[in-house]
Amino acid sequence: MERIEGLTLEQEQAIQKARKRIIEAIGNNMDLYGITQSTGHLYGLLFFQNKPMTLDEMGQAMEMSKTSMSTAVRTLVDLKMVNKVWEKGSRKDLYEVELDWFQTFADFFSLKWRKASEMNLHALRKSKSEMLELSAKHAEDEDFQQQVQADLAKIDEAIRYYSWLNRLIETFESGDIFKLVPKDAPPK
Amino acid sequence: MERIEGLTLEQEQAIQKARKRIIEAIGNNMDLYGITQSTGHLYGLLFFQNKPMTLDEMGQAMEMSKTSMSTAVRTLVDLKMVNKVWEKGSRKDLYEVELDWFQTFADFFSLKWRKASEMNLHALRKSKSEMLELSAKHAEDEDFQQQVQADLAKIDEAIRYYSWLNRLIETFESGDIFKLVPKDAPPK
DNA sequence: CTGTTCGTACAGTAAATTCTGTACAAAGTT
DNA sequence: AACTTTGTACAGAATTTACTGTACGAACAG
Repeated sequence: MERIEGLTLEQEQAIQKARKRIIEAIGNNMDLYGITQSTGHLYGLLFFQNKPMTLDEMGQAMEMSKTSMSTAVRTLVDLKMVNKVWEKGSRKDLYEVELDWFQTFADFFSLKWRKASEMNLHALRKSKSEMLELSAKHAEDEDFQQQVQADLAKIDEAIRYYSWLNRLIETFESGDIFKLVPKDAPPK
Repeated sequence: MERIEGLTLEQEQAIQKARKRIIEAIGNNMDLYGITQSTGHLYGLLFFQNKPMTLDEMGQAMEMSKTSMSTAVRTLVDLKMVNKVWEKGSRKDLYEVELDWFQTFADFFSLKWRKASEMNLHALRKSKSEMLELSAKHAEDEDFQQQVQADLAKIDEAIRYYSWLNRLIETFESGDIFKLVPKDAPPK
């Protein structure tokens, strides 16, 4: 933790205590995003920084090597949770959190869930066409047909699900989700 | 992989090939649900089983120890991806996948994301009230006020986000999400 | 009551992941 | 040009996680 300018030690500690609770809550739940606890912790730290941070500053604050900071911050940038920013005069790379968490959430789904969804759909479609071919080829064989039809039914339902998931993700990407579920709760 | 009854070896292998592609696609993307690849693979295996399976059968099919099957299947049951079923006469526990993937998706969010959301909201609210107290206590100190107000603004925005996330998850739990994003794409 | 059979707790091992320090390429400074 | 500074690739160490085999309690059978 860095000292904050112009505050007494007592004030400083009171703020840090309140921050720490949040940073740790964030760090603990970041596994949902598939990132490690320490990377989550770094995210929390950056969240309360009111100016962009360098790798050296992160290393000092986290008491970890610069190498670790480099890899951790890269995963956060890849997930679009953290942005690299430019500041004239500085040769060092600077990073700050993306403060729009709605956007962060949408980007995450767009990136990860979309990718998984596409891959599964691809496999499902390919296997479906193989099964259909098999079904035609052995049209007479009852035992075989029964087996293939059972598999096909499951595959079709899975395709239906992933198609839906794709449409859901699309609402995240387009921002339409906020028309369906508004950012602010309507007054009851 | 188990033999399927009443089919020739050729038929058997053709089906298994088509299944394998899907099972592996599923296993590879299951990290999104925070489960290991091997647990994901087990899920894929169960998906194509047309009858409930015992731990011993799983172990044989996956070429893994029964202990591993026990723990793997437990995580799947905890996530409600797999159900324990009863069959009269059998002393062994039997398991089969939940075939309704829409439900599986909803349950997962309900379980994991809801939990994270609640924990973060709790931390945020507690720290917010602490900060408000601090702000009142040091009302004169300008440097301090500036710092606290900056933190409070971030906290409020985070609370706004998590409140939204809770409402989104609620639509999953209630099934209202399918009114907003229908299971089947409307004909264009 | 004495056998079995079944599932899982637990401890130890194997494997994978995370973290560190060194080394070096790229870019900037003098 | 030579000399710094900065970020990251890479290899090894440290830590964590996944997997296995043994052991044992619970439930059932005879």
